[in-house]
This record gives sequence, C-alpha cells and structure tokens, in this order.
Amino acid sequence: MASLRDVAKDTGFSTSTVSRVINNREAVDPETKKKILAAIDRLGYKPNLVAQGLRVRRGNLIGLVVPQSTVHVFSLIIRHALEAAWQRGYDIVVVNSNEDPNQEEERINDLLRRNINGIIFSRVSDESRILPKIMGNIPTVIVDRAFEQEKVASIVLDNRRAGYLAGQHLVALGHEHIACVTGPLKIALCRERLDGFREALGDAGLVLPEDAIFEGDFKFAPGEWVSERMVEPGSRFSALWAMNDLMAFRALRALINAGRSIPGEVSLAGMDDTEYCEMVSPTLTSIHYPFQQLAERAVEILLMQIETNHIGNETIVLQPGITVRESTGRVAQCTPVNLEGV
Amino acid sequence: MASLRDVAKDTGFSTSTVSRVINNREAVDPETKKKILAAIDRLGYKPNLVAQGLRVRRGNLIGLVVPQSTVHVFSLIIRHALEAAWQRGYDIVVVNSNEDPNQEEERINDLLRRNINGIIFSRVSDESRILPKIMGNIPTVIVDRAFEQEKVASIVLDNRRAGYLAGQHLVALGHEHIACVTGPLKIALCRERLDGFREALGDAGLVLPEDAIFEGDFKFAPGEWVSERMVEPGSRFSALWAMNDLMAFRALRALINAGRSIPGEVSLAGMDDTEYCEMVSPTLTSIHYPFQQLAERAVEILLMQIETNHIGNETIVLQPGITVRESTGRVAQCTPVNLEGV
DNA sequence: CTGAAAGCGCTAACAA
DNA sequence: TTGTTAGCGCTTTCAG
Repeated sequence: MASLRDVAKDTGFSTSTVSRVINNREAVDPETKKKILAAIDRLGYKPNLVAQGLRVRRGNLIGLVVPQSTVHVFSLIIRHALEAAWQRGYDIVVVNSNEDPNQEEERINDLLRRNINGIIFSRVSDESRILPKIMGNIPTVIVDRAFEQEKVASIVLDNRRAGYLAGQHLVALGHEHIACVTGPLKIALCRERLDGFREALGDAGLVLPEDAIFEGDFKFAPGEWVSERMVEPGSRFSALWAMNDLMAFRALRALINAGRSIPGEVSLAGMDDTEYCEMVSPTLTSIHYPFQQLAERAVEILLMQIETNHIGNETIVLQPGITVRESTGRVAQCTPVNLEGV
Repeated sequence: MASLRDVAKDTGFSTSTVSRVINNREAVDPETKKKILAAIDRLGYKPNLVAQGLRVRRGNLIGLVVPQSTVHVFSLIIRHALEAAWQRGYDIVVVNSNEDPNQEEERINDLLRRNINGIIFSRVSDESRILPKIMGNIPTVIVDRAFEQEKVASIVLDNRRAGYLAGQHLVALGHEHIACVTGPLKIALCRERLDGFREALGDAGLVLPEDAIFEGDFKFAPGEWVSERMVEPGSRFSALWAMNDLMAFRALRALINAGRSIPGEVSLAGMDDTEYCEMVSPTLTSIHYPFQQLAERAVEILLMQIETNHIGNETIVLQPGITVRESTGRVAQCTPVNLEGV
C-alpha cells in the first residue's frame, strides 16, 4: 500500500503539500496539485484511515451497539445503518450486548478505545448504566429503546401510539375481550405500548384485566398461555395483540394447532410488520415500525453531531402505522366463544 | 482518557516500561510492575487500540463482508461471528456489498485502509473479482459462497450433499414428479445444490425436467410459477424443494392460497432450517445449515492465520442435515394429481 | 505557495 | 531492569 510519503517522494514535494492536496486545504499551486493528483492516481494511493484517525480524531468510524443482532428488528437496523453510514463515508463496527448490561458496558468501553467518532445504540433495558459515562463525551444517538429523561439525542417510535393503534383496531372490529402479550416490562417501551393499548380499550369502555396480560420476552412462545386463555372451551378472549411479530407467530401457531380458526374465532395482531407477516397463513396484521427511517435518521443525526462538533440531545419520535392483513376480523364473524365468564 | 504517558508520568517510569507491563513483555521488576499496575488501575487506563494498531499492525479488528446483511442467513453469520470474535478480543466492522461486485470491491478496499487484520467474506457471486487483489496479502476466509479453485481458506457447506438430502427425502416419500426452486445460478453453490438434487432423483431412476426448475433469487416469490405447475388441475408435480426457506415460505403461501393441502397434496421442503420453519403452518421441512459452526470456525481459522502470521488456504466443508417437519409427506396420502402428462 | 518539524498514542530496537 | 530514541502514516502549526 502506497503511503503519503511515497507520493511525496515520487513527486518531489513534501508530505505536507501532498496532505494539503488530499484534504483540499488552503491554496496549492494548480500545477503542483495536478502533478500530485497524477501521482496519487498512478500509485493507487489511499489515505490510511487509522493514521488519519489517530492524528485528527476522525476515523470515520462509528459504533453500533444492539442487544441482539439476530432479532430481525435489529438486523434491519444494522442493515440500514450500515447503508446510510456508508453513503456518508463512514464504516460501522457492530457490537452485540447480548441483552446484558455488563456486556453492554464492557463493549462500549472497548469501542471507545477505537477512537470511534460516535455511537448509535439501543440499550439493553432500564438497567443500562453506561450512559452517564459517555453522555456529553461523545456523540451518541439512542435508538429504539430510549432513556426517559436523559439528555441524549434519541430516536424512537411513538410506542404509546403503537399500542393505541393495535387496541383501536381490535376494538373497532367489535372485540370486547382482548388479551396482550408484552415484551419484558423492564424495557420502558413495552410499558408505553401497554399503556397505549389500555388507553384504546378504555376509550371504548373496555378494560384489560390483569390475567389478559402475558409478559413475554420478545423471543419465545407464549403458546401455552395462549392455549389456556384462548383455546379452551369457553375461551375468554377473542383477540390478541403481541408486541412483536415473532411472539405473534408463535401464538398463531399455537392457535392453529389447537384447531382455532383465525380470524374466524380469534383475531391476532403482531408488531413490527416484518416481511414474514406476508408469509404465514393467515397473513398477520401488524403495527408498522419504520426501521429504515429510524436507522437512517439515527445516522444522520449522529453525523451531524460529529461534523458540527456539537453534541445534541434532540428526541425524534417516529409514528407507527398499522398494516391490516388477514389475521384480524370482526368478532361477530362466527365466534362461538363464551363471553359470560368475564 | 488516560494515555500511556499519563501512567508513565504518574509512576515516574518511562513509557517503555509501562508498555512492557501492559504487554507482559520481557522482565520487569516485580515492584515496578506492581506500582505501574496500580497506576493503570487508578487512572482507568486502557491502551488505545488505534495507536496500537498503527504501530504494531494488530488492531484486533477484522472485516466481515456480506452480500445482504438482512437476509436471515447472513444476519446469523454476522451474529455468531461477532460473538466468536469478541471472545477472542477482536471487533468486527461489518460491510454490506449489496450483491454487487463493484460495491464489494470498493468496500473491501476501504476496509483495507483501516488496517484490519483479516477479512471474512461471503462473496457476491462468481462475478466477484476482488479476490486476486487480497489473496496472499491479508488473512482471508471465504464463507458460504466459496470460490471453486482459488487458493484461499474457505469454509462452506457440502452443497451437493444438501441437494442430495433434499431429493432423497422427497423420493423416499414416494414422489416421482418433483420440482425445484433454485437461487441465482451464477452463484456456484446453487449449481452444486442442483447437481446433488438431480443426482438423488437419478439414483431413484427419476429425472428433473427443465421445466421443473425455477431460477429464483433467494428473495422473491416464485408464487406464480408454483401455482402454474403445482396447483392447476392435473398438476404435474407433487413435491417441491426450494433452496432457501424464504422462497419455500412464499411457495407455501401460494399453495395454501390456491387451496392446496400440504402435505396432503403437495410436499414442500426448504433450506437453511431457520427458526421460522417452526412458525408457519404446516411447519416446514428444511435442510439444516450449521451457521453457527460456520461463523465460529471462520473466525477461528482467520485468527489462527492472523496470529501465526501464516496465510492458509485450507477448505473446510460442513455437512448439512435434514430436519423433517410437517410440510413433507408420503405421496400416496391423498394425492389426486394427474401424473399422466409427464 | 511550500517545507520543516512536531506529535497523535503506542512499541521496539538499542543503549545503558 | 530501565530509559532514550525513532517511527507507524498522517496533519498541522510555524517559518519562509
């Protein structure tokens, strides 16, 4: 790999002059410039980003911390962030906190040793305690799982509204006995979603009883619970919202296994609106989460901070939507469920 | 952030001595060592990886290049590689080539400017032309999509066997008219899988006619094609293998929409054995791809090369398996398909 | 407009 | 056993 010095030697100019050309700095004689550019081209010279980064503290590298890179949601965020960053000349080192506040802290600390210029991160949960350490010290954007009253730039979904939309949809279909599978309630956004969901029911004069709520973990099957509540003879619920598609798929599967017809007997909605919603039968109604926008704006805001040398703390709230598919339908359709028991 | 010099000043020793302690180099007086370690601890000093990397060419950073980070397969590879690398003290900068040989080249070139110590990459297709440039210059491991006769370390699936397993399974169930949805045939592994599949049919005295093959792109739905061949009255095929789960899901969906019963009338198998196989109805029989093993061994081999300063070119071939689920069944079960037309 | 020299944070001869 | 010096590849005063 040719170095700056090689170019300097080759052209007879000093390294400083070459550096000026590379960075379009100050005035350089057009003739000189031309010669240097020619040499750069000929030697295939590209500035070494590590050396540059060491000197200028601008390695065009950012860190992305996610709790679980495999979760579809995060894989989408990774992808779009990768893309957006690349467009602007930045690379991303991705790091997995494995939903563990300790690993989160450790890994962010290591990231800092790489002189990264900024961090995008989706924190593990309310237990995260790394933030105070980086806050104000390095450009940071929190995505998806935000802190409530911290002074950091963040970009999140209007989770309360997401919950509301889900509830509203089910209510509008005539359901009166509705259940919900949440994510871990130690994650604030789950509580917000639940609040919104409750509000929607409340607005329709309905309540969400305690035993209509199942605290899931975003990953595994609430299958048994679903069977108990929604499948037994005289089932108490005719509709279910799960706070991500994965859990909804699992519930769907449990219901189908138990011979329930969907949406004939039970309506089911998910959240995230991932591509798999189109691939199950029936297709899954889901709350739409604009991941691409989230990732792109996160990168945008972060780079803005980096390039203006100004650490911001604005919060951007994205609006969810709802994509109605086959899995939700009017309660009346053919539901023989026993509604007395409630 | 405390620097090495801060530690040196604090203890009164020279930077070299501190450096020795950090790297456990040569002999250092135990007393001295103790003092320095204490200071390191007190100041919270951590070596700056960029400076270290610049000096020693060992930044503990590797590059991971995938064609599409969103594709579930690659998101799994990313995840497991991230994890395995972290265990050994390496970070990974992930880069997306977007299935485009030009982007692939460009991005790998940029990666090199970061003084990465090695590259793991799944190349776009046979069109990739970056390899000659990096081959022998930097530790490299190709995963998943290997080159055929290049001298690079690589770790791949026995794709021929994967195809064979799929074919064998369907044949064993009594199917005689079998179709296949492939991935892009410019990707060698798809051709290998197809060969294996053909071989299995051949071993049973069957053939795979040209119009039983649909060249998919690993992403979109061969729905229409599936409907045409397998759904029309007098359908010609009673079984289908798709070269990834995604396409299988789409086919499944098309068949169900068309009122076909699975596996009653049509048997369907996928490949990759992703978690979603368990979430569709019927659950999907799929060829198992050991991604975790793939990623972990890739990291292992790469780090071996890096740490021994010896660029290798061994090829490791992983064996696929088959996970039989509900979507495949005996042809006899209740198939009213017209087999004459073939 | 250009060059010399210093230094980002670290390591590695070479001396002492 | 420890310190001095040079330098990885680059940028940036400061002179000229």
